[in-house]
Amino acid sequence: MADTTETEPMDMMPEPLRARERAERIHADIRSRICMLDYPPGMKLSETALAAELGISRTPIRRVLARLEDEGLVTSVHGVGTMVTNVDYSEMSQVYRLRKELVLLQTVLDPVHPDATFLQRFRALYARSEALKAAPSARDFSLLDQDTFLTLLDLTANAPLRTMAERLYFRTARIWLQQVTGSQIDLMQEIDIYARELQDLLGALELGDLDAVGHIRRGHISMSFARMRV
Amino acid sequence: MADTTETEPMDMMPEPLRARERAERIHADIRSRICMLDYPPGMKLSETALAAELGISRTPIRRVLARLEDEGLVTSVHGVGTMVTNVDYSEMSQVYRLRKELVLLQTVLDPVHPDATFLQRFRALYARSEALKAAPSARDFSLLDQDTFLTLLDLTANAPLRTMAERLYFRTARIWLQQVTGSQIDLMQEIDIYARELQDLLGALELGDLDAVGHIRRGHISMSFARMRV
DNA sequence: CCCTCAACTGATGTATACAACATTAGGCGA
DNA sequence: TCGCCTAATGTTGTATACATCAGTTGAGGG
Repeated sequence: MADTTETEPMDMMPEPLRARERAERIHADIRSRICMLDYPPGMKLSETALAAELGISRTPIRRVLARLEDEGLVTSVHGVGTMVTNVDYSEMSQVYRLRKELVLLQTVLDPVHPDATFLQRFRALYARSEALKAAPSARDFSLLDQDTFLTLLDLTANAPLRTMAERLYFRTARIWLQQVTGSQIDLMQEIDIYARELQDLLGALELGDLDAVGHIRRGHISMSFARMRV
Repeated sequence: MADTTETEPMDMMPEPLRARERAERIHADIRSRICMLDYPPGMKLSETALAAELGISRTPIRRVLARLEDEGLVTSVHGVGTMVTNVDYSEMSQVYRLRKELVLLQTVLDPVHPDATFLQRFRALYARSEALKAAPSARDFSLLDQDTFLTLLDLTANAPLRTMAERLYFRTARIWLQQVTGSQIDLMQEIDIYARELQDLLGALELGDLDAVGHIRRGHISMSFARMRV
């Protein structure tokens, strides 16, 4: 006994999924860069370059890119390359119509009523939206919207619904940023509207009225898409 | 000119996606075998064995298995193997609840009104259900249900909704077959009910009443899950 | 007889060389 | 000068050897 082996003593949850966790991080990282337009539509994502950047081989990269292709964020063509997909209006319109319906289901199917911790988290999000008024930033706005979405996702315990809502969100996350950088919508106005929306949601959450939360979000999603000129 | 090269003359759509098409077929094939219980829950799917069986290497097999894992049909563990997932009741319950809602959306979001060709296809499905009464077969029943689902999927043009509905369907396609092979539900009774359901749907389709189609299907899905004793 | 441990086996995960493919630049001839 | 053909280049897709990991089995010692 008393060996000097490097293994953990016992049941320490020694992360038996190192590889998988790494793949998950890479996936979320590339997805974030695409949604933040660091990788703009049409950009070629070279497997070799990504592998070199991350210090690994092409094999795990290819797995991540295949998943991103399944999610509709990139498209690979043999002999040509892997390119970030363009945002097609009619396609985005379909996704938005579906998201409007799914957001209602998120407060109907296996709803999780918000506790004090949740309300605390949401108030922090609202504070960030108010802070954005003083220091407007399209990028910070997008990050706030992403965090808000992920937070509100905890209101449902329906696993497949969570998965699908998340996929659809990241499918459309780019277009708002694309619009505001093209000056087709006004950043300050969007921030003001967003802060008010979070205030609305906070009121409904404090009342524990999840049905109201769903319908308020539905309206926000609908108007957000309507404000875009595509 | 008049070269004897093997290339097609021009714009003949020379299938530039041979590899992709093959992967698609393999994916649908393995998925079918899992849903038909040819690969029962818990069975180990060896990458090496599958590769040898198909006469290719592990690489494209791994891509297919990764997608199947993302769809929740298999699960891979490093050093152990790739196993067909079990059907968990609470999980299936969540999927069924979501499917009940999505089936309504399928006739509301971007509905496609059935034409004569569609009605013809659906009448053929109904004929198959009547034929099953004379020659009951759980496997043929499952195949009919699968074809019916895919046919009715054409009633919506919303691409992301189609994708998600399909994923959820194949997620739950196994449990009926599992129940009927375990004699926990009566095959003849199920066939009778199914034939009547198709008749109901045919009536609504002939009237062009898509709203009725959605609600009829919702009821059928709900009752189908209720009849199961899990 | 039982417990321990170490080697063995077979599985998935990774790295790398090669094949298939599409694009592009440049040379060659009409 | 124009057009076509060819070679070169860079990409994704595939095959394969190797690394890593988990379960198993069996020998050895108490």
